[in-house]
Amino acid sequence: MLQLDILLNEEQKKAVEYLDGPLLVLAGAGTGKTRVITYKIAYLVENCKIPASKIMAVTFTNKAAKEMQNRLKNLIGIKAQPLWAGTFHAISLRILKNEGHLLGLKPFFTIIDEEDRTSIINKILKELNIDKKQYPVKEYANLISKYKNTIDYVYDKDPIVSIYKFLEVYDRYKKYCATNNYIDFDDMLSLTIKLFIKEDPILQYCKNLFQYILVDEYQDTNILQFQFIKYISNGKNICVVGDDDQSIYSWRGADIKNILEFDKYFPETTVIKLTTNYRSGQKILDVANKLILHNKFRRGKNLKTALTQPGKVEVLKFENGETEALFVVNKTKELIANGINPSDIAVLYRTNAQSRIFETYLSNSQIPYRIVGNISFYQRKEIKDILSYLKVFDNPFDSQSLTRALKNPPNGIGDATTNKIIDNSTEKNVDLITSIKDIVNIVSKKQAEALNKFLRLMDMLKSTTDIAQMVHLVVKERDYENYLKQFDEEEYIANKRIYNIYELISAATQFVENNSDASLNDFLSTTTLITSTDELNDNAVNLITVHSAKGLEFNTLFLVGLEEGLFPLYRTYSSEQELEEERRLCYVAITRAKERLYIGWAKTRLTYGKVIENNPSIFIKELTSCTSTTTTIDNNNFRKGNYVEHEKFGKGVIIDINGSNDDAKVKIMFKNFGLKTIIAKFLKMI
DNA sequence: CGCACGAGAATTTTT
DNA sequence: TTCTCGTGCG
Repeated sequence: MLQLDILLNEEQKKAVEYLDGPLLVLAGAGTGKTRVITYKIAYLVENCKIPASKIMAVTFTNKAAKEMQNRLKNLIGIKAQPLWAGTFHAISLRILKNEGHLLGLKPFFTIIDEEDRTSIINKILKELNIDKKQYPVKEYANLISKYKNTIDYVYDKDPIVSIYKFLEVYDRYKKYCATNNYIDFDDMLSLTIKLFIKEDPILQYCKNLFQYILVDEYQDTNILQFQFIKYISNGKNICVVGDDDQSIYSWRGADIKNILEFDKYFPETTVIKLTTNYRSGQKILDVANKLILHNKFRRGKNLKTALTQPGKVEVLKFENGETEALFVVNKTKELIANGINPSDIAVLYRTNAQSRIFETYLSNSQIPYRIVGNISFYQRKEIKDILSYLKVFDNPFDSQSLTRALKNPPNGIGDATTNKIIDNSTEKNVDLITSIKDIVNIVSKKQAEALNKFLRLMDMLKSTTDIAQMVHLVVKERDYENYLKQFDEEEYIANKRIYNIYELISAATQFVENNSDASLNDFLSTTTLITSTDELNDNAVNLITVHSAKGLEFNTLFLVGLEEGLFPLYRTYSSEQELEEERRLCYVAITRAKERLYIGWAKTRLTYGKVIENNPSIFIKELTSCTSTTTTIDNNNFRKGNYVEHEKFGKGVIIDINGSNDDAKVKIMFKNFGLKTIIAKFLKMI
């Protein structure tokens, strides 16, 4: 039995123990949300004797699911294993894999990612002679995705979309997916709901199976996700946890109404608020509270810290983007010198593009950094190349993967030959491998040789069921390592890619170890679902967008680029709702900080190679009280060890500084001109 | 078929 | 500024 009294505070304990009906836990940032969910599951298993196999815990990311599993294992051991933990997508997929045949899905379907989807739509636009400049691919892709996340879609009603030839495009896309045996990201969820609607026995089975349902980050669920839980819960056995002030995904279809009006859909709902914060100093919370007070669409709450240290908030005005980066680097150096771990420091920005300047400055100063949630491991070219072979092998109707596999590494096969194969396969209604066998006889000798080689590889893959072995086989047979060595301009890039391939092999090995009865198809779908690298917590400064910082916390936080037009972004001015979402986003950012929070904005910034003038973000005014001040950081805030550039003398490193500001005398060791003393205003930071 | 070059666009956020 | 896409040549 769990001793909840010593492990949880009053509010948390109440949330864990409440089982008499639908429960909405409004958990502010840092109030122990994850703790409540984990303990609630442990409580259900240990105290209420509900087997973990009958509990569904929905998380926002795969990583969060994994973390929850680990924590739970520590609490209740092996009994935690059979828990259904994962994102809506992952859980739906599991259901679809078992029951998808009822919707006409072949068992070895392939999940396509954004890149595949774009390339398919691109093809279709070409076929239909639609001008891409006038009607961008992205627009069609977004609209298809939006449609698939509506009730209309699950009830097979036609989309109501006014864009040029949308129906034709959609229709062809649908057919393309059918012939290639594809489902896309959105299908995982919407097809599962279709299944619930069409196949009552399945729905009943699931309803029975899940005795308790928990949903984390509930503020970011969309309409279909709400439908999903409505279908499988019996209206009682459900607990959702979230924070309306942290809803930041409406652009992806998340509906804040889900959390604001939860009790309307589930009338018996009990609401428990968690407002005791264990993360941030009170000064930081004050700023956050003050900011979010400007939002109208919210339930309303005020966070109070349980910590004794008040923390520190500074608002800083910079001359330009470079000064901002320079400040961050210098401060970071100082903190690291004082014993703070680089991994406890984070730079948060609104758009990905802002990361570059920090990368440059940090690496110039030899401070280790990592970019969180950038390109996922499985999105990398070398990984996609290798996997494309396995994908065709697994699903011989997958023409996207075939195209990629035949082209990479280059071996004399291009679009012309590939299209022959695909067309022939459609015509004769045979799979692509069979089609290659036909085509071999009608192409030139060079092409035929390459195709035969490909066929032999496909044959060889049959010799093993070990996924790691398969990857190894592809790499070896295609001489992929040498290809990388030859074609990457820089050696270290090639080496990195080769290293990634070894990583893939070990990922495959690990997957098989953890899922002994899993198939190649299971492995491939898992790789498509994983989005950001679960890099080990190597000791590096974190560069991260505010969106992907959700759920994380850092001792010291630099929130940068708080300028009108950047944060909030220009396009959000038009509607009150969108501006409120930007404000929530800013709130999320602030509440990541534990001890020190630096909020910065730059008067000018280089955008597309042009200098742009800026005004401070409205949020700065909103979060600043009359007492706090903005510090202006001077342009030439040089420190020893900084790298600088001089018009005549080129690049060098600062050895010593005398005086301050623009007229300081700076001693520099230039790369090509040796030691010189220069007035600061003639130097540029690099 | 595959590469090289030049024009032109491009920045929200991601399961 | 940096990347993507299309064109044209070998």
